[in-house]
Amino acid sequence: MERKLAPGHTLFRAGAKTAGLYQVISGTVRLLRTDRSGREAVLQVASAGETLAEASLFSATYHCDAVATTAASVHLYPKAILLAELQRDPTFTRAFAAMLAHQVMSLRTRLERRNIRSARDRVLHFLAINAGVDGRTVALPGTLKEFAAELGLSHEALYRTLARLTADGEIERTGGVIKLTGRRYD
Amino acid sequence: MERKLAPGHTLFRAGAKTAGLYQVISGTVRLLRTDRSGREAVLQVASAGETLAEASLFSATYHCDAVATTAASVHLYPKAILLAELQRDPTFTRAFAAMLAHQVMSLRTRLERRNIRSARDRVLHFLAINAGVDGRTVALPGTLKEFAAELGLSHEALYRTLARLTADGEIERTGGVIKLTGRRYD
DNA sequence: CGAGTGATTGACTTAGATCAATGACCGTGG
DNA sequence: CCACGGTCATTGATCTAAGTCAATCACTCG
Repeated sequence: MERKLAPGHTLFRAGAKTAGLYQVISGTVRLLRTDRSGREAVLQVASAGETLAEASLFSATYHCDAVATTAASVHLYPKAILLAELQRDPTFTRAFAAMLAHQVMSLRTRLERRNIRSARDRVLHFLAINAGVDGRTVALPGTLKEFAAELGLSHEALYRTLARLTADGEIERTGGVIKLTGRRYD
Repeated sequence: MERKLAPGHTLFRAGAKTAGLYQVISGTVRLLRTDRSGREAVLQVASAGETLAEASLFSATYHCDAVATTAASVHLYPKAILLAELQRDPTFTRAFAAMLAHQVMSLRTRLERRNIRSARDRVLHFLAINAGVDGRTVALPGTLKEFAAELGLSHEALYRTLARLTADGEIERTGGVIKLTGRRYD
């Protein structure tokens, strides 16, 4: 069940009856809570591939607004069907719970990373955790700007940090791939 | 099933067979991944009440180490029992999935907050989202130092920010309670 | 009554944000 | 086929908010 959204268009509003689980196909949707004073607080920014408002599955009404930031399309997995499936099919249940558990783990790791003040250590934290099987190489997911956003750094700060790490011989860069090369890695 | 840990003691190691889900009763336990070079990267710091390594339920072995930071005690919910329960009892399943979904939501919100650079706006983001039913008052969970850590600020920065918000008439403080008082809230 | 911790404020420093400019690359429309 | 607008990658200069160090006061606990 697909739905197209124009930029600025609302997918759902706080108080509305929950329809189900959304997945963003393209564009980005943000979840906002608007307080009495009209100030908006962002709860989540969901981009292509990401899933939206899982908790609404277990609630009768939404507790925030969802608004398309850009033109976007979303896929709806209807609540009734999902919940019925959870009742019926233990395999599905297991997969669903596993998916949520992995999200929790990933989010906790990313949050933990934000507790690291230094840009250098933040980058190294990411690299250490996302190193491939060889424990040494990381393929960057998207652009460096996206990487900077993931790390919570300005892109300039990231460029400089990477440059310094390269100069210090800690890493080597080849296109979108970073290789850890400190003496400690031998 | 309770287990006591001396400070520095290991609860489990990467590669070991997964026993189940742990909940921290007292003290704090940290999850670490240690890379080839011996550098440690923290994945999670779990304090009293928090739950540990949910994703391990769906994996045969642990992918990180768990070490007690302080003296700690943990409760083990054995994997086999939990998984069997998930197969058998749809009500339990639903509750479990709902718990995970709420964690995901909460973590996403906290991560989103860390994208806010300004200490002032970070505090206001927290207050807006955690305001009680009246939309105006927030009871702080623990000490201000803990609050500062939650926000990713030094405690000094938090004190100053709160002082400034108070001076600006944006908030009022009464012990552990903060009340939003901007003109916008009337 | 000290020892330990939280709350608070002052002084100083710095890492990273911000503003700005440049070159490379890419798709696209004439 | 090429010029143009857009975005990414990169580097320089500058500024400032927040981190760090330090000191004080209030409390609590054994």
